[in-house]
Amino acid sequence: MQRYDPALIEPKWQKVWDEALTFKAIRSADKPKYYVLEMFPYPSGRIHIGHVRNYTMGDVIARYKKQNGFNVLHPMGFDAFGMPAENAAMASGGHPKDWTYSNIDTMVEQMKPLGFGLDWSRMFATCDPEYYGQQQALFLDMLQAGLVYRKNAVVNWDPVDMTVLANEQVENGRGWRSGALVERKELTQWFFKISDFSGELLDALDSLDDWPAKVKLMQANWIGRSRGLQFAFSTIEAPEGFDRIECYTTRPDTLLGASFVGISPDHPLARALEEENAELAAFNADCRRMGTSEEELEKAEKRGFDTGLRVRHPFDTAWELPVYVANFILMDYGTGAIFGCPAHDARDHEFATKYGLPIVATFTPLEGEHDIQAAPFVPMKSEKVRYTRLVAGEEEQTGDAAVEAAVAFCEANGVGHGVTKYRLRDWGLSRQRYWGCPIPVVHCDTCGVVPEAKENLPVLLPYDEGGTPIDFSIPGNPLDRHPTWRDCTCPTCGAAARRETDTMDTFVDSSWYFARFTAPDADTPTVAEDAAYWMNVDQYIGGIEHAILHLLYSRFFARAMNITGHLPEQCREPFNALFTQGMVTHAIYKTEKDGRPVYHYPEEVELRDGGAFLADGRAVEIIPSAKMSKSKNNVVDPVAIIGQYGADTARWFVLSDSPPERDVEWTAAGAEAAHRHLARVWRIAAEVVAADAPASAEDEALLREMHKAIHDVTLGVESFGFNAAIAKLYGFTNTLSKSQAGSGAKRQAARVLAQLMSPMTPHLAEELWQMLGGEGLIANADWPKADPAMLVEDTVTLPIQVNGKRRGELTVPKDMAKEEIEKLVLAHEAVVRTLDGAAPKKLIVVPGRIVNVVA
RNA sequence: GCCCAAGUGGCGGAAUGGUAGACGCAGGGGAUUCAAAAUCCCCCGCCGCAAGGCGUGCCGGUUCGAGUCCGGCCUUGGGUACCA
Repeated sequence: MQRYDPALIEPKWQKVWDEALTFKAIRSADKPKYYVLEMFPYPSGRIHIGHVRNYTMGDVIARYKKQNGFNVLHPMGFDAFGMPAENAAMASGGHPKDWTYSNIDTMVEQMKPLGFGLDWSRMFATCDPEYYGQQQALFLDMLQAGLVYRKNAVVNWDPVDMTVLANEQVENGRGWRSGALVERKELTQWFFKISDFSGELLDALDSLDDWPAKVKLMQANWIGRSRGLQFAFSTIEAPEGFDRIECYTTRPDTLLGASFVGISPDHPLARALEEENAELAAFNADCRRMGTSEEELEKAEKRGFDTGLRVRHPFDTAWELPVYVANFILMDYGTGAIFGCPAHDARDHEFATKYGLPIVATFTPLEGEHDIQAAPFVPMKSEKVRYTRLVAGEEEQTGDAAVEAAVAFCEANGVGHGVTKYRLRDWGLSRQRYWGCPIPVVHCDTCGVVPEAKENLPVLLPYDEGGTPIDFSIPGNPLDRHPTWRDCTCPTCGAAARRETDTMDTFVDSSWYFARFTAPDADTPTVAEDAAYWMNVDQYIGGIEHAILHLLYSRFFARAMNITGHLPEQCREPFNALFTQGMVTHAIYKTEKDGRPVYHYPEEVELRDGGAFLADGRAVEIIPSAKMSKSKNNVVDPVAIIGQYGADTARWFVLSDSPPERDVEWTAAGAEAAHRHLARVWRIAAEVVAADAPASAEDEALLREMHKAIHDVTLGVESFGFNAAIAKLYGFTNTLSKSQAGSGAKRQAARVLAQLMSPMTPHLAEELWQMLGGEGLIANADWPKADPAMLVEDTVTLPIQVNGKRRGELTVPKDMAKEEIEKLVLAHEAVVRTLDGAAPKKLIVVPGRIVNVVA
């Protein structure tokens, strides 16, 4: 008998699929379409086992849908612009373009042996001029539609390298290469008006029924709609033009607990005051040295500076409050000014305690005491409290009610007005970097900022500088210092002009690639017929790390593309269903030498007696389930795995051991077991083919199990329960292996087993299908249907609980009357023993499920 | 700091509010074999001789019944707007 040999069968079937154009997506009106997309990879150099898991999940769905009669689109591409390519060029010479395309070639070569049912003819990389040129066209249309504008914004500036740094390139306030203290620098930059869509992007989340609730919640919090009061404090003897300080607050009901006013170091008033106050200027300068990330700002120690300026309370002009500049107040949220109510806000409480400001409660708990000096009292807004310093409304009311009453009261008394604000800020897309899509505008001395003419697109990235390749060892933006690239003529007046040297944020590239896949070669961004047929993405799959930015930006882009005529109305929400998968992790093997950690490759470690040991017998510490990292030597290379076990084993294992939304730990033993199982299925199929047993009484039992397997596996695949589907397949394999049924029934069962496995292990399945006499390719065969009549059981086993603890069980006909069951239960030995003659307090019979006797 | 998740045997995990531990790994026992590999069969949460008791990160609550729902913590992971 032949052995299961993936090295032989996998290339064979890949060639067959390829030549038959099995997975080529062709528009066809007579079939329903299904668009499956996994978030495309960054071309980092080699594929990662995490990619294998991600694309295997998509492939299972794609193959399953194809077998269910859908016309499937399942494409692949590369998110190819971005910093790592420039970093590589800086670190080891070479050119970002060469590095990127060489990585793409390698990764495609590594992906193909995995046997994914992809339409490779649609592949593109976002750094292809054919792609980014269309992106520039989109940008121009958005500019014309009023969805893009310029304003000033701050960046991390490295004063030594004279370069803009990404947040991740700032380490403890210093540039990662130069070590210089990072400064904030204000630059004029391009922005997308995503904030125009705040309300719509928030409200439309409700329509996304097949998105994970957690992702919708994260997006909702990120957009952050709040209802509050915008009002002003009048100042006392402030500099010219600062008679009022505009404030926004979500807690106007606590205005009578106001203790101070805080303004951002970037607030115009703070800037005006620092002209006359060197100490304040120094404080502000210090604040501005902080990084630009929200995390850093929030984690920094809360510091304030008393400006000496005072304001009047809006309800009582005799009540004066001090004005502080505070480092935790953001200029770009609200008005850049707040009032502090230490009694009911943790941060304000900390601030007031630090600077000796009064802490005055405006409400107390309905029951019990609260020492407001010791800790702030911050109940849920939905909770009722008792107001002791009431602005408006009932004395006892919820925070929500009090806020509404306070807004109404303030409006009636001319103190500000109620407003709805969003936390979501406009999307800054300018990057002062080379390896990105050039922003297609021209700066002309007479005409100002002018869009490039569409016929001049794409604005190509220059490869060299007057014949010599660009030198990436010099920090800064090569486009900016290029001798000739910036020189152009103004599309409006024809005079000499300069190109914009900023490129686009790489999130722009990934915000519409899914639409481009529907017509990847078109000389417009999209083609109406193709977009109308293939869009939306029916199932999108990717990591939870993209829950907010990528997905929100894509939702915005779909709207922008609809407005600019590149997508139909029904594509404003481009992803019908979303699934977020977990990572593949691997144990780290660690020893120590001279107090420093030493990480060992799995090959160097022997696992025995529940521990891990080196060849010289030394024990190794095992850190389980760690994120794979080159520096920890715990990366699993898919190429090696395929070489050792074949693609089907890798695909089977990454799906089998954990639910797809959770992390899965790669273990050599698990992969070994997966491989053993596939070999076993092969053996069983071969035995079934060779056998010649007559029909038997066992046939029906086997076929019943077969229909149950069809039912359970179908449900598993439909609901992303791949691990559960695989557990059922293990069970069904065991049943088939032990069954004494006749050869006819066994052959039928084995064919169904091959079909149920085919989305996960497509090569093995094709081979078994052929062995068992299946017609055509299993990839094209119809998915089996479970016969409902074969799923019905006629008896049911009920567990008997006494006081909620299991004490026995009872097998009864499925439709036995409740009264009959009660009689049997009360006669049950365990129940009689416990009740000891007493009558039960309660008897709960849940038909078909359980019985509980309350003694 | 803030937002969102996750936490169940030695390990990965299963379980519409209804028998906690499916399935797999590791481990133990047996069959087969001259022997081994491969394969096949059985056992396998903890304590206890047993009866039984205890068990889903911790503390409390709702319920006839909680891994599942509610409140409060702890730990780990993701995001935090220039990593992708």
